[in-house]
Amino acid sequence: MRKATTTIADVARRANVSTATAGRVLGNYGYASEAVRKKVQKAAHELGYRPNHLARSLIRGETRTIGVVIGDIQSPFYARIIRGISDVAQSSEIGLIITNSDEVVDLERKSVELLMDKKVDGMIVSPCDTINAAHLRAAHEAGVPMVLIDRRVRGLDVDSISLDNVGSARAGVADLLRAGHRRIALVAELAGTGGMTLDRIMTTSPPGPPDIHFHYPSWQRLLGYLLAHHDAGIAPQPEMICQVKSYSAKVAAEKAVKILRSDAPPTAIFTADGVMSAGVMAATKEVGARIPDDISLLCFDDMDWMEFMVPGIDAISQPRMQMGQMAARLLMEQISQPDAEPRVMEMVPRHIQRGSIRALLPREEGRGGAAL
Amino acid sequence: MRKATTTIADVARRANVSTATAGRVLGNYGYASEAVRKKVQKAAHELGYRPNHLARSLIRGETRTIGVVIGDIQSPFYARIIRGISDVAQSSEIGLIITNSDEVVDLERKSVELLMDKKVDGMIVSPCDTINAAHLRAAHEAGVPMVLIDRRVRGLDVDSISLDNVGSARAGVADLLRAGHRRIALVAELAGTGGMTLDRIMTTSPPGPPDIHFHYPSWQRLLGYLLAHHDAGIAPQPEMICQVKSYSAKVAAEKAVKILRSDAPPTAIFTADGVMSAGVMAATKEVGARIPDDISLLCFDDMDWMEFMVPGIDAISQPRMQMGQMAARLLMEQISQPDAEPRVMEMVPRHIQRGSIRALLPREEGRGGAAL
DNA sequence: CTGAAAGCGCTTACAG
DNA sequence: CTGAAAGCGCTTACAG
Repeated sequence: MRKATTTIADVARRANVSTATAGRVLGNYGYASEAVRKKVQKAAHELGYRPNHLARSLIRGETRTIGVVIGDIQSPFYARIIRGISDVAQSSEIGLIITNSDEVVDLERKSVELLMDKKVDGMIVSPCDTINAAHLRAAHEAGVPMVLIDRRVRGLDVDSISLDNVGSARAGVADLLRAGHRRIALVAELAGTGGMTLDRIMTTSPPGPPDIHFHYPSWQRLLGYLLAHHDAGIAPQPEMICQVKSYSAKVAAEKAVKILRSDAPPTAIFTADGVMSAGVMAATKEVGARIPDDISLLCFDDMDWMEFMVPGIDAISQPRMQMGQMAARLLMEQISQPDAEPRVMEMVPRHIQRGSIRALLPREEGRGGAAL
Repeated sequence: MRKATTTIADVARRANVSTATAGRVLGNYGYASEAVRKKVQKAAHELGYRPNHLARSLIRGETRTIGVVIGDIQSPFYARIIRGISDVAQSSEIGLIITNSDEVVDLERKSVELLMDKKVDGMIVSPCDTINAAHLRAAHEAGVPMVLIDRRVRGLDVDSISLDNVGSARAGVADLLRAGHRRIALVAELAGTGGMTLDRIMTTSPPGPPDIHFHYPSWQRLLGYLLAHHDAGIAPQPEMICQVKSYSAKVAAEKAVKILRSDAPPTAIFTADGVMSAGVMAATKEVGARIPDDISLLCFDDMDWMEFMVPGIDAISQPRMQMGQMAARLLMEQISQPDAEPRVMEMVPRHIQRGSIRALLPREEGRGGAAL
């Protein structure tokens, strides 16, 4: 049974002042003489007074709570983002409500509604659909401060923080090309949502489709891959692109095994995220290809754990926690300045060289196909 | 700018009824004739009325929000627990506020205060100290429903859900002994908090120290290790116990390398958690010991990722998501029945046999030391 | 600097 | 079944 709480009225009575005065010193607003202040604080302390933030929020119209909608807190990607957000929130004594959408629009909608019911001061959303987002638009139009993270939404002009996927994939693949690789496989999800297709992206001359920023990160990373080839004056080979179509390490492994065992196997593989990387790792094991001796591997992921097992993997490391922190800061600024211009930010991942990208030319013969 | 919200008064005016009546139909409490109900609902719909849960909470004394205090959301262990909690919460349209304590009592205290300020209906806590927990006791005495997860607190008699660490470690190590292993290393954190020491646990005859359930899981798993030896009538060798003392894969690796290179190396290693496992994996790699040919490995962890690299590792898999779900259910029951007896629950982990535990006797010579 | 009064948006007895 | 009034625990003008 919850014990009866002591209210401002109780404190006021004991201190022989009005509730208004007690409220002013306890809530730290308005004037109060030092003497009265002392008296009230003493009474409050004696009664163990704790302010009721619910009542305060009802009046002030702010809850000092923010909400987050992400795909799945279990994924290390989101877990770190959340940690970054949480750090900023906790240091400002702001509550953080989290919800999972499982990348399903309907659940995302319900999450947004829950957060609006809770009257959060703002929300950070990793939208699961870049088009089908009427609920996000509605929330924005209702005046709820909002920051998009990792992905953007067409026509939703709010603060956003994502990764420079195109640029960093481009730079990473350029490194592979510079090392002499000419058959570089790309293993990526490249799901068919949002109207993007392999065909469309491959036939759009640089700098690629103008709406690329409203598509999933894996498409952006594919574009970087293509641009790197274009920059080097090398025609990309369509058969090197493994479109996994689902976010599954198992399917990725199957696709990778297939290409590794083909007549013209790749000498390097670029994986677009951690799940694809796990699949490719399993595939290299299955076909008996050693990294980096038989095949170079560049992963768009931190590879935190794989590092233990295969020290030589190159990685494009995503500053996930920092993205979360930045998202939280953008949101808090937006809350205090609701009418500022929306800011579109991209963070640049860090390319971690661990020795997997090796100069290829002198021993082209011995690599790739030969080992399999 | 947040748009003006429409209130019950607005709806009542448009429907030509009193606010009390409008409230009754909109809040779904009390009587209302079908005709009035229709009228009010129509008006509410036309005005886009959304109830203000803040006001409702203030009166009803419930927020339909629960809070969680964990060590670090980034750790896969906690991330899955949170996911389990979140699933139960979201399906009941209950908000979930999460906070990280980083296993520091002071941060845990601040987290608990934040949650109490938010007037959560209850909280799930993974306490970072089994003794120093006055803030938890205070919250409990103030009547806040509480469920402890993973660890318990001395003298705090509330619902708890943890793992049967002693029993499952005992069973796992028994399997190793049964396979013929006699030099089984244990790599565990075994930090010196709470007054438990190696000395104390080794000199307490079975079933071990009576307060073992109020110590960290790694101590409980050590006890299981010792009991398995006792059950088999085999004296455990103190030099086989690697007390890492910090939650660090790096230090674990150092300790493991040392014992693997000793004169009498182990033929099997039992690791007490995922971090220790990662360290041990790195160590086996460093000394060139193959798993399971040179050394058997049993990890108290899911080994989700290592499975990709080393298929043969045996694991004691913790039902983390289920623990989270169970914690949430316990909490919700406790909220609706505040005066029920506290329940102490233990979940039994699943032993996943992947072929690492091999019968040892026929080729004892070739194992362990020989390979190093 | 202090207090009486009104109000945030709901819900809850209490009459009718 | 419906409405007028009071109240949840605060904060906010407005007088004094």
